[in-house]
Amino acid sequence: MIKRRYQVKKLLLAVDCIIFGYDDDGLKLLVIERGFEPLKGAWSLVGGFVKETESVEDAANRVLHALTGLEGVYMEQMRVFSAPDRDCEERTVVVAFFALIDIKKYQQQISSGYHAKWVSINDYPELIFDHNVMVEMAKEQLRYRAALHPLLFELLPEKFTIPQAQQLFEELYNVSFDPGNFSRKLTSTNMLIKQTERDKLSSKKGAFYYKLDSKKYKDGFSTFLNFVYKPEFKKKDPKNTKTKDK
Amino acid sequence: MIKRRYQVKKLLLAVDCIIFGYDDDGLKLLVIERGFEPLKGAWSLVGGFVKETESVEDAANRVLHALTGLEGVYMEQMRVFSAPDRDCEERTVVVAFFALIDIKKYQQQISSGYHAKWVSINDYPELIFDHNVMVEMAKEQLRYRAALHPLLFELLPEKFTIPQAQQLFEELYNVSFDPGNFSRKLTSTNMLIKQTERDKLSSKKGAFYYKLDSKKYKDGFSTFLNFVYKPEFKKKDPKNTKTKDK
DNA sequence: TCAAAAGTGTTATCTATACACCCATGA
DNA sequence: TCATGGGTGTATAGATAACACTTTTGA
Repeated sequence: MIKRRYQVKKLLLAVDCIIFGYDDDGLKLLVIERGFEPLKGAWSLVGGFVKETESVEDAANRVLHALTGLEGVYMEQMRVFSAPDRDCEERTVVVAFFALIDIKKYQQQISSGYHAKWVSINDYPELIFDHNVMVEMAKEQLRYRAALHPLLFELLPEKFTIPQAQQLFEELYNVSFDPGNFSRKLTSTNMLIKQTERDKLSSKKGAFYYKLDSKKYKDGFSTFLNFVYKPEFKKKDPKNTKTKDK
Repeated sequence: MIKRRYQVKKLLLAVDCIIFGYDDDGLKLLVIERGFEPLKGAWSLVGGFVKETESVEDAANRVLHALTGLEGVYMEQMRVFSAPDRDCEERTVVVAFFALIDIKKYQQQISSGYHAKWVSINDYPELIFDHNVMVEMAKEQLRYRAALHPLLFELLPEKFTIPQAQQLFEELYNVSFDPGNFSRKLTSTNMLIKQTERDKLSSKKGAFYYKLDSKKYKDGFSTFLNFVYKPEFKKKDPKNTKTKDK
């Protein structure tokens, strides 16, 4: 039966952002040191309460902006966490978002003044409440979405190389791709514009830089693109141990 | 900056269920006549407020059970709607769920006592607040999820035929599939157990009934299955007008 | 000149699709 | 026996994956 309004207790609504970042060092998660009681000093996700005049999206963007100085970041609503006992004090329901950013681009903002740090997504500290669960779910969600849509470009710099993208995919899915096939796969999306310069830092020959073709990117975003090879993935470690001499 | 708790206004939290149903007549949406002010008598989604002691999932299940007498229904969290002005009175944030049921199975419960009715998903009445937007999003979400996972079996009876499943897919995606290929596609998932009886109602030859192999179904649920042909879909209407004589 | 990464060429294999055709049966 | 789906067979096109091989250049 439907409850009338006046019978209903109100509760607190919050947002938490699972912020993924990437640099040459790998996939990272942004965590902050909590500045107030309860659990002051513990590590947590970036989050805050939703104001009366804003949507949860607005709130998530506001919170993110307050921390990173950053706007226009890629962000998706992920899921609501609402177990009655999830918080330690008052009943708080939280909407989790995941965000993707290029770490280098916002290094300054993040490091200055805030008690925030990047940690490896495979080895991050114990977080408050159910934040660890949220992070694991967000990783799943990122894998899910990035397998079908060109999400991961949001983690790369404006100009990036294909081997760089390959590294990112390989880390996220813990697989290894054939460089030749991977290169063709990405270029065949027609979402990339080849630059004239090469990145000469990571190899002798150097890999061409690419930029996103933002129109093609937007158009192709929602169509299924199968960014990850589907059949059995090659596991990262067991290097092909086939007979080389046919 | 993080807001302290005591600074934050509380708000109402509700759930709304976009309930999709299927019978021989097609894909339907369940709507109810609102029984209280404001907007008494208008059509709306099934919904209600979240209690202090329950999660949003619990609330959605409770609301659905209250309406249909039904438990164990397939249900997914879809999205939070939280525009400050989305409701007409007090600030209410709603978590939308979509649910899938076989209409015939629960015909009794729904028709008796409740002001609920099934309407076509392509032609449903004006709903209150932002419920129309929710429905459209839920249709999108259903298409998205059902293209990759064996979701749609939740809409079919326990024993169903492959042509029946084909009809359902064709309606959801507004395409037409080759019956032979579709049959192979479904059976090749190994999720179906062929029954010995045929359905003799819809054709002379009769199509075999199948049941879900619940173990295989669960196992295969989260792996990408590509249930819908990806390349350009054949549109429903323009019947193949190729030269028949090669 | 050598090693190593980038990325193209080539081929085998697998999947998707179209469509012929056989099957079962009620009328 | 004929018309109507149901469903199998099969041939072709297209995608995927494996891997040889060429290119480039710093050391």
